[in-house]
Amino acid sequence: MVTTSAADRRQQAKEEYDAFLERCPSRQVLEMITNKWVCLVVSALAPGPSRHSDLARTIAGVSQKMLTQTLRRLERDGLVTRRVTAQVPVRVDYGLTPLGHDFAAVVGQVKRWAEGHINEIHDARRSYDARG
Amino acid sequence: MVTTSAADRRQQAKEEYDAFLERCPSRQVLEMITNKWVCLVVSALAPGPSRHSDLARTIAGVSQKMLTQTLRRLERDGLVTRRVTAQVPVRVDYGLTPLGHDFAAVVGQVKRWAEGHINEIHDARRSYDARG
DNA sequence: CAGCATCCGGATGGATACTG
DNA sequence: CAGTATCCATCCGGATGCTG
Repeated sequence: MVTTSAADRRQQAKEEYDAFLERCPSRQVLEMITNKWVCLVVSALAPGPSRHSDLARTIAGVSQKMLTQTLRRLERDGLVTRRVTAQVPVRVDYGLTPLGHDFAAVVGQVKRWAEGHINEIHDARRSYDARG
Repeated sequence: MVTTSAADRRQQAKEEYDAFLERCPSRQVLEMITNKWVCLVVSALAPGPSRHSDLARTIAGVSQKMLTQTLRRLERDGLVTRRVTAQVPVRVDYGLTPLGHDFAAVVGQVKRWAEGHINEIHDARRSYDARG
């Protein structure tokens, strides 16, 4: 096999693509914003700090697993603070860092846009589905 | 089995949750923004209309399947227009509707935030990983 | 060129049980 | 209460081949 197969070229293209993604600055943040739970957790924390169980209740539908996973991730990225109070049942409070509040503002803008245009989208869907 | 099992209750809770999601206005838009390809396609179309193959090249890494799927979805939601020109190889042009441009602006804000804060996030990650 | 159908591997995420 | 570990169903998305 001397020839470079199409598969090889595709593989190479993929690697270049991945490498490009690694380098691309906005890539990691795209990963953040394109995550349902990240958006919801940040929104839930925007008004003020909250405990693990509070969050679980506020964000109805989130599993305990995903909540913890998301909080860890946000903590690592410097958007969320985690404060442990040593008590008999341990108490853990989560809050937003300044950077986190900044991000919450962005998410809030998306949310506001959503609420302002959801009707147009619904109309578009209905007429699209009506036509087939 | 007269008793309502835990599984039943869980199932019911899930349905209520789903119903809640259905009703929630910002829910569908959250689905939109939390989609990588939606964001990228809208961004790619922001400067002006583009053909299918052009998009495929611009958004390096997108598969043909996901590109078509995403375009259909956006068309249905009234963010994208699809204009077919009858030629020998058919020509199809995609563009943003006013609503689509509006959405592109929101995505652009996210993008700008990303570029402005990616360094802070990287720093946070490094110090987090250093500590363990 | 634009698009559809199919197959399939891997990631996502929910359920459950157990620890401190 | 907060968190970890495990199992497992589902779905996303890529690869491929075919149509007009």
